[in-house]
Amino acid sequence: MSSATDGRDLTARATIRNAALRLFAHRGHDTVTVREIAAAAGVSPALVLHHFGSKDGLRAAVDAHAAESLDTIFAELGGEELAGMLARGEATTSVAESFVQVFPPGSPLPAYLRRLLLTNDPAGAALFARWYATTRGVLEAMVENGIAAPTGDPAVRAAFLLVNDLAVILLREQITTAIGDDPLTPAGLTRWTKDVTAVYTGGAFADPGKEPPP
Amino acid sequence: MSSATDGRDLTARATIRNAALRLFAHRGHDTVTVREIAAAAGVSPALVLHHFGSKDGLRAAVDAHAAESLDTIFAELGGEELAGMLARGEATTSVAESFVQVFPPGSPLPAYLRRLLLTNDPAGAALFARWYATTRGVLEAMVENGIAAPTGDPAVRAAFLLVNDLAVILLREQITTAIGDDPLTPAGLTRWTKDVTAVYTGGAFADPGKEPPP
DNA sequence: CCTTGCGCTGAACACGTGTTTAGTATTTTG
DNA sequence: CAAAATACTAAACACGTGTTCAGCGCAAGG
Repeated sequence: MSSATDGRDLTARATIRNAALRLFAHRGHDTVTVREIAAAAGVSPALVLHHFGSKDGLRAAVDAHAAESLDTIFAELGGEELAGMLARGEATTSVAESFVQVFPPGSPLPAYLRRLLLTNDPAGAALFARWYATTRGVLEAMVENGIAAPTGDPAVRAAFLLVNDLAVILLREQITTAIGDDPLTPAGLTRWTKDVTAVYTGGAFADPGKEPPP
Repeated sequence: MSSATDGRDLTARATIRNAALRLFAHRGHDTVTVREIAAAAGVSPALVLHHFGSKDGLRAAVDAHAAESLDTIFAELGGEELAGMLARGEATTSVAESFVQVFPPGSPLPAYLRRLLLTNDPAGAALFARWYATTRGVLEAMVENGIAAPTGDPAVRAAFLLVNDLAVILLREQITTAIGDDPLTPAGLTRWTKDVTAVYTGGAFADPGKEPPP
């Protein structure tokens, strides 16, 4: 019915859904009003309810649509081709890298992902659970291939790496003002990845039995 | 006027502020109503406005109070004693560790920090800016003392480490269901820290010129 | 004493919200 | 072509919201 990236689907229903996605992403579900969504979509407020039943129905539809789009990122990362890529050293990218490659610059999906993960609704929880399972699988494969170092606590390691990656999306704006580059643009991403890769491959601290920094 | 942990301050004004903090933290500023706050504090709705002028005034007061409490964590981490601790190898703890040590188990402050960082209001931005400056300073000192490895991009490295730490608070619930332990409890924290320290000191991946995992 | 100020309340007000209803174009269908 | 379903709208409704207002009880101070 609708592709992941939603090429040109100018039916009113899709227009409303897209407008709601953008508004929800940037301002939150509760502060956005049905009248605002209707105005942004160029339709009457009543039509919004006519198509989605209620505001909650619209929210559910937007959640489902966003989750579907976001899952395409992990679909290819967790696919069959992955093992081969790992073996060849082509390596999989991070979630942030996938975002830059897959979605256009002004896409509201990063911001919407933020909202999905923060408001602990089922949609966000399910998304995280799927991605976590994928991450664990990939890490296990990498350990078997000798690309990743084994660990005594694979659950924590997978969560740590996934969560670090998501932090780039969750704190995108703060990172941008801190380092002067948006990490979700090609320029900022390469700069970010360079230093992150250094830490992930060689570490950052001396081992004298002591801890990470503040 | 009020200590970080706010011992026993049973004036009605403080009671209202604490009730609002707890409700705001768990449900968001917009979904919580003045009448709910009043009920939770055991007062009339009108008294809330009498003390804080408006709901936005209350929100500002709660923001200021929370920021003050949260800053105590970084105050000691960035203090003068830090350099000595670093030299002695006692090392500073992470933000998550400080949370566990400083705040009681049921404290709403982690959840409120989440809200502060997500809604891009000035309060959250200022908080992040201060913490980022502290992190950069600490890292610089650690590099000078040979505890941390130097990097060509200190801005990115500091942001990376700070953001990873904050991710534990932002995604606390998802991490809890993923690994089966709340990382903001002593038990979960030690488990978390163990593997994280391993990555930060020795890395997790082979260096063949390739990237982090998904 | 009383009277001034303060903490505090119940009831009301103005307004924006999600939603409904009745009705009109427009397209689809038999 | 006629009829039924669908896309869509304007106007209104019921309700919850933040906020205001007039007044109560009570301690402080002259």
